[in-house]
Amino acid sequence: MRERNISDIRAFNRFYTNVIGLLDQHVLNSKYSLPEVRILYELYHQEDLTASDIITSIRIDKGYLSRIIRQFEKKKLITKAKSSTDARSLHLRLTKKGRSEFEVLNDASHNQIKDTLEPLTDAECDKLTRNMTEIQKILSKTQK
Amino acid sequence: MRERNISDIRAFNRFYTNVIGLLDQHVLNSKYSLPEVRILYELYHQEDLTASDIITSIRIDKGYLSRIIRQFEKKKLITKAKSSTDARSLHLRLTKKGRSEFEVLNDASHNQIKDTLEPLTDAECDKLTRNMTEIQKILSKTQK
DNA sequence: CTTAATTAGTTGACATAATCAACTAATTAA
DNA sequence: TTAATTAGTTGATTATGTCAACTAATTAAG
Repeated sequence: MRERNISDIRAFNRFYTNVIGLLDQHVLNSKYSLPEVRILYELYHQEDLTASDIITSIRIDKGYLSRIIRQFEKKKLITKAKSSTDARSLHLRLTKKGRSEFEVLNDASHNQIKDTLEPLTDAECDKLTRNMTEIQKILSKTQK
Repeated sequence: MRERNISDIRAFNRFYTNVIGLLDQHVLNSKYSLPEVRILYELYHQEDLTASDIITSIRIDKGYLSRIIRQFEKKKLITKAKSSTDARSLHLRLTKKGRSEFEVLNDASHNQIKDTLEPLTDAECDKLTRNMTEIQKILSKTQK
């Protein structure tokens, strides 16, 4: 009963864990950690998040996050501002420096994928991404 | 040029990093770490590996691996045997206990995927796994 | 309204995971 | 036969992540 599907999925998971591990290498060689980059990512794509918002979107301990935020502030990558509606929460925004730091990392990731696709034909690239969006669509049905 | 493909792939990577993170939860709640389970996996599927073989197949520091192996030995999960052809290398084998410990983890992973698939139709499951094997086929051409 | 419960974020103390370099011993290459 | 390489170990250290206790602000319950 779906045994074959299950083992195929598990094989894919092992395979893709490795793909992601390789792609993460360049981040690990940068001056930011993976969680740090994910946080910068969140702030880049949605200004004005609170620490709680970030906890909701990525799996991270609030104490750990708090320290990363403090570091970011010290490095002038973000600014904190007390919310006017809820004095407990802090609204976080990337500074100009923060945005540009993220963009460097982002461009590197982008180019890394571009290089990876280089040996493929356009048709293969399209097929690849269709498969990916299809997987997302299907798996989204499994967790609401 | 391929910008759309690249951003779709990156979106998939973020999505799937999260999927894998959720699936890894049960391992993190077990008494073994992710690298430990990967090592058990390797030994389960190919008896008689050396530490070097494992380093070749998974990305792990040899010192780190050496300590994990020592722990495994202490817990009677594996046995070490000096190679007759190369006295530097150690042939590693799971004990009966090692195999059964791995099987518990393995069954849990299996059932976790099974549960995940539960809300899907058979057709969706098949489509999902076809997409996955397709991705592996295409990415293998990019030489990793 | 007042008290209890909850939530946002901080901090200290730890635990776990991972890296690095120096080292021994065995093997292979020059 | 010496030099270089390889397998594995060990000590020291850093990076990463967890947990619980705590303050202050807000919301819910009676």
